[in-house]
Amino acid sequence: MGVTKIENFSTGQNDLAVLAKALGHPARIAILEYILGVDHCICGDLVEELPLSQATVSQHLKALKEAKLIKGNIEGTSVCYCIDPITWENAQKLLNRMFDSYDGSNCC
Amino acid sequence: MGVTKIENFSTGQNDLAVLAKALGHPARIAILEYILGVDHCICGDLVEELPLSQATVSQHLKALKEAKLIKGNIEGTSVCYCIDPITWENAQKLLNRMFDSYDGSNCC
DNA sequence: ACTATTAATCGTAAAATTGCTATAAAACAT
DNA sequence: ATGTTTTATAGCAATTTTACGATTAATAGT
Repeated sequence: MGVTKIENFSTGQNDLAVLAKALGHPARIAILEYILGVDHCICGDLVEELPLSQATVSQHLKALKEAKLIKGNIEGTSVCYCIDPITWENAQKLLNRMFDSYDGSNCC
Repeated sequence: MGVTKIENFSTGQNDLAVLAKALGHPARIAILEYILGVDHCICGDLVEELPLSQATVSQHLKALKEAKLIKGNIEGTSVCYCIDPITWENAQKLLNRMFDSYDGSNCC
């Protein structure tokens, strides 16, 4: 199939999965790390920085935008990208809620 | 292509991406949440719990095992699955390192 | 030995992802 | 108006993912 049965899982589970999936590619991690370092940048900066074509970078930016981890402001001919504070904080909260719920127990 | 050019990214970026990718499916989030709730369980418990076939659950367990987020101990005919404490802690650390590096700056 | 239970794997199909080149769209500069 | 810059999108091919039924492998019980 290749199709995820999202309707069979809870909103919380799907929300977390969507966020994690957006983080699940080294290029997108690299994009986020770059933005975190410079606060905001345009697509062209990332094309210079990354070993990927302009189209591919744009595609990864779209994926991060769809997960709302970043947002983009149009600035003349270019687009200024930055972290989306709301989702960023929420993602960290959701992830930590899951990670913190581990009580250290081990296998049988 | 469909093939990720992992060789062009840093080990840290790839490590984070691998972990996030493993978390990037609601079924795998559901599996982890279930294990977190009951401490440890066998594959059959998950097959009952989840709206997926045994083969598919086994496949998701394999993905989580490959990312080392969980580990499995053979217990007679069944396999006892639980969280892998080492990777679990490391994943949280890596993720928080990234999330915490955000200084609240906004777009241009 | 035979039978059940449990989980992993094989084989398959549909769909999604990754990456590229080429092209379009939109705003700016001249 | 024309050309330039910048980003998005369309179109394509290779690969990976998701999901399932069927089968295999391994252990336990009788």
